[in-house]
Amino acid sequence: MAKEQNLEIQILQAAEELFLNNGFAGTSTTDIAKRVGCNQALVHYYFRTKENLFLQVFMAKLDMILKTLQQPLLNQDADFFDKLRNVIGAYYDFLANYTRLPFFVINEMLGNKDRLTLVYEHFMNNTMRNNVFGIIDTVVQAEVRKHTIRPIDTVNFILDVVSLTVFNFIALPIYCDVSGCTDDEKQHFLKLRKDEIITLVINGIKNVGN
Amino acid sequence: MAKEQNLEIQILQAAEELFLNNGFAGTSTTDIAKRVGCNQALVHYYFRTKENLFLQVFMAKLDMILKTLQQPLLNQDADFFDKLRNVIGAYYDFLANYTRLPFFVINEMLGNKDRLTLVYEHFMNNTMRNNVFGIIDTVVQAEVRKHTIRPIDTVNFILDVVSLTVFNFIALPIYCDVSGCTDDEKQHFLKLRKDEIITLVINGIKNVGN
DNA sequence: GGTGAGATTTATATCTTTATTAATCAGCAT
DNA sequence: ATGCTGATTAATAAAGATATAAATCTCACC
Repeated sequence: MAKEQNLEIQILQAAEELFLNNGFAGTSTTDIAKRVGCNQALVHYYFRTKENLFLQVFMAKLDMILKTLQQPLLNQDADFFDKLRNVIGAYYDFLANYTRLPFFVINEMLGNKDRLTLVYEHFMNNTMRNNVFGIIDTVVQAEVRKHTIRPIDTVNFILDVVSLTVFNFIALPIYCDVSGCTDDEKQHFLKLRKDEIITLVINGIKNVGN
Repeated sequence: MAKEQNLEIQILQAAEELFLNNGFAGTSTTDIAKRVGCNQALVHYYFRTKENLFLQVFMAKLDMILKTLQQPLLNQDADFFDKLRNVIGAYYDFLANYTRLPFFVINEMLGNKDRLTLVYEHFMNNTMRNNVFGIIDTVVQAEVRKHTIRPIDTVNFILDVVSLTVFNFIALPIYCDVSGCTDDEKQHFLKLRKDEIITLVINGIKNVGN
């Protein structure tokens, strides 16, 4: 009604917020319209189906994740441990701004083969084109050969980092909801974890016999 | 119909399977009945509401998790690192038999304050009664004082272990679905990760200056 | 064999959701 | 003013979901 702002965009934003918080099944186009303050039919007018709308939100978020992962990795010639610190830090800071994102992505991929396939192809196009895995592998195994870090499979290495980083943001909202913690406490928690994760990974892969 | 087995139990089992795979919102009482092969009204006859049925499944699973976490922790007087190895191993093996459980629990707690509160109280009754956190705290900080491990906050320590262990089983089904891996490969993956996680944690908290 | 209790099904009311269609509205071009 | 176009709403069809009530079935027990 009031031309406050393009309703198509408002719908997209409302959808993003609701989908992120309540998932696909837990969000109805009626909810979305209600939040925007427009008619429910308008949601379908712009996006035709709920799945369309969802995919638009979903893929956009996925892109953000991938871009953030790659960026600090590609253009760096710092020492290995510094690079590691930077990558973990960058990824961590990104997720801190999108607390519910990791969970959302995982949630909506599980139990939906079609979406999973979509994501997988997207991911492969992205990482393969830039050869992200190859880069990590090269760097990591070089360090292994230099004996600065213990022998470790690159897949394991990546999973270690991702597990620690991502899981944090799955646990965080639960912790916050339960303890009703303030924004300050939340920030404190995040900072605490960030440093610990970096320390744990670096100590955990360093070659003790070095 | 055929008195193959108590239908109430069959319904509970079917509900468990469907809820675990598709979540609360993604499962209908009709689905559950269909899987059992009985009438949809029977589901309500036994459990009255879908939420009731869900909570029964949910709390039972939660109990399993808590019990498994506490058991190897309480009665052990091995050396700290061995104990750690055992606890991680036990938890890990348990989760390997309930691959979708961690995700399910997290999924259904987020965005549902009531359930979250329920779980929180349950958890507190359980851990507080047995003072699980206190035990871990005592043990960990004793090691810190002995300088066998670096100074580390107990909360951080627990989160490290839980992150690495749990996230693995969130990633596993995705990995399997995508790569269509065989059961053997799945087992291989699990074994690979188990050893790595234990190594990473132990190296990661060991006092290097020791 | 009849009866009563619990198990199971049929039928249905009510609600919600997605999606479509037709109607209305607003503004711009002529 | 008229009419056109895109934006928006009203109305509603169709499908699916939860839940309940009543009917039927089963079978142990007398």
